[in-house]
Amino acid sequence: MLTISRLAAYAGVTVRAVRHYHQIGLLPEPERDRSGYRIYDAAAVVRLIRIRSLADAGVPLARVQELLGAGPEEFAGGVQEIDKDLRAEIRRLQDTRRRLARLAAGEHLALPQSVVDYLDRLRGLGVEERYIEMERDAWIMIAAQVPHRIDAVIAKKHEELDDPDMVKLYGILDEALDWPVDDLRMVEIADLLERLMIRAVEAGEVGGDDGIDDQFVDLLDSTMVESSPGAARLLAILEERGWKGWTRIERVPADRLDTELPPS
Amino acid sequence: MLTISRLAAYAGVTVRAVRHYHQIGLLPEPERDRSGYRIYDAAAVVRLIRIRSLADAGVPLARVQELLGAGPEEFAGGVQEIDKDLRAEIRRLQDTRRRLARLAAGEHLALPQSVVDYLDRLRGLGVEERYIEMERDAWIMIAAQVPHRIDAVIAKKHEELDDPDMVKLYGILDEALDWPVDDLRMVEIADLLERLMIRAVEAGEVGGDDGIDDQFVDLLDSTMVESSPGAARLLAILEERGWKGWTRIERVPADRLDTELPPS
DNA sequence: TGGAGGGCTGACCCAGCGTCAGGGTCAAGC
DNA sequence: GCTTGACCCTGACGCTGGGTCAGCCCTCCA
Repeated sequence: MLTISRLAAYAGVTVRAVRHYHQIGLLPEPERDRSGYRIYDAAAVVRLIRIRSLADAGVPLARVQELLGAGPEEFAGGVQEIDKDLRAEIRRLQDTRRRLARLAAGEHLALPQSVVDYLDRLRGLGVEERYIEMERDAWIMIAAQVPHRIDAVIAKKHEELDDPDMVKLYGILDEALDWPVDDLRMVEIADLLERLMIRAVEAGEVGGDDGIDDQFVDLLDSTMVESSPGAARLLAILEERGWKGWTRIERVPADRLDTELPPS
Repeated sequence: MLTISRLAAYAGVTVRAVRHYHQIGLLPEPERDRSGYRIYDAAAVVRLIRIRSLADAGVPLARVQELLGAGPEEFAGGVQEIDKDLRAEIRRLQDTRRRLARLAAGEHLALPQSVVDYLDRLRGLGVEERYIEMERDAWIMIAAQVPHRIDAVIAKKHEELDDPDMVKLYGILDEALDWPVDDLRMVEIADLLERLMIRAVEAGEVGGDDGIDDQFVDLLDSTMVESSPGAARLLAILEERGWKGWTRIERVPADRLDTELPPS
């Protein structure tokens, strides 16, 4: 009487969808005629239409079955739950749009505004773009590590930049990285750096817990070291003088300096 | 140095996601150590973080690659297009929510309000629930067939119910369907029906194009016939008197009555 | 008798991973 | 030297809701 394509047409769905519903047990498989064709009756049309009206209303197919067989209050409860899911999904998408808008506005990928401003300040000091990109990548990682504290960290960096020595350092550092490792000016830079560090230690600005794990600090440092031979040289000089690290600089106490040397 | 799980942790993704990005070419496969483990560097962390910030902003992974490599204006264009998609998706979901709310409000699955009202009127006339369910199923199918005209069709049905004979018919029909087929009262019902039909024909209410295809009418009729032996009997009596169908009743002209008999 | 227009099953495809299964590797403790 | 537990590897299936072949069968009409 009623073939699958007519059934599908009456209910406004595709033949493939009907077969899919059979497969997942949503619509019972009907009788077959002698050549194996499925033959339907009006009840199938009605059930199919009801399935569609639930599905069109956003009910996942997996839940359609229970809702079709449910009494009024179960039905209302189920519908409410589905509506909750829909609301959550909409909120998620709106959130996503907001993030996307921020992305479009600033084109600053993965960086909060404060960091972008900081990098702009470096640019304003005449620091080369190549070096700024290195800084930027490091900040991308740091911001991902401690997003809640990134603004505070950046604020501290801004304070550091109020020191003329720090400005001088940045102004010279990007060139210095390309100098030959035995360039004598490297020692001058190390002196400059050491002065800054000593002042920081005296101001009690060193040693606090910054919430960044040690391995991560190592990663940042090694990136720095690998970026150029000059950088490695600089760190080596400082290490001889009892300073360790770059991202998080620490004073190595004199007595530990010896014990940490590898046993020869 | 950097294993896959640490890389994933730094970027805030799962290990599986990282491998997935390798698979789809979004993140280049890094070197391996001698036991086949992937080893990453800081650049991978940065790239992964950028991938995630785009993906979190709703950019499909398939488009992340182009956007990462795009200049500012391509980037802006791409972002705008993605935002358009997001808006469309949100509208779709909100539409879905509206439909769901209507479903919840009336619990009338797949039926417009006009039909629900009509069924309520029948209920008010004392028609049995069992019969009303049959009607309802038929209306579900009709409403799916001609959704734009369902209200007009129902309005006509309401007019018919203003006729006391029609009320009488409905009041008795549901019981009648259970009577034995040779019950003499069946003929009375047929008389009643015929009177109504003649009046309808005289009022010119028969024969107009109702926009429902013939096969569909046959389906509705056969459902009616199969519902009970009484129904079949009733239709048979009327057919003898020159009336055809139920859903869409037609007068069969006397001269065609003979020619339509099967050649014996 | 052949072609058109159904119908049938089985299988792959989309996104973005989650989650086994069935291994190998590495560092630490006994 | 052996075990244990934590990682790592690849490969494959699963989810949603069907779309889209492919290859074959069935029926009807000219």
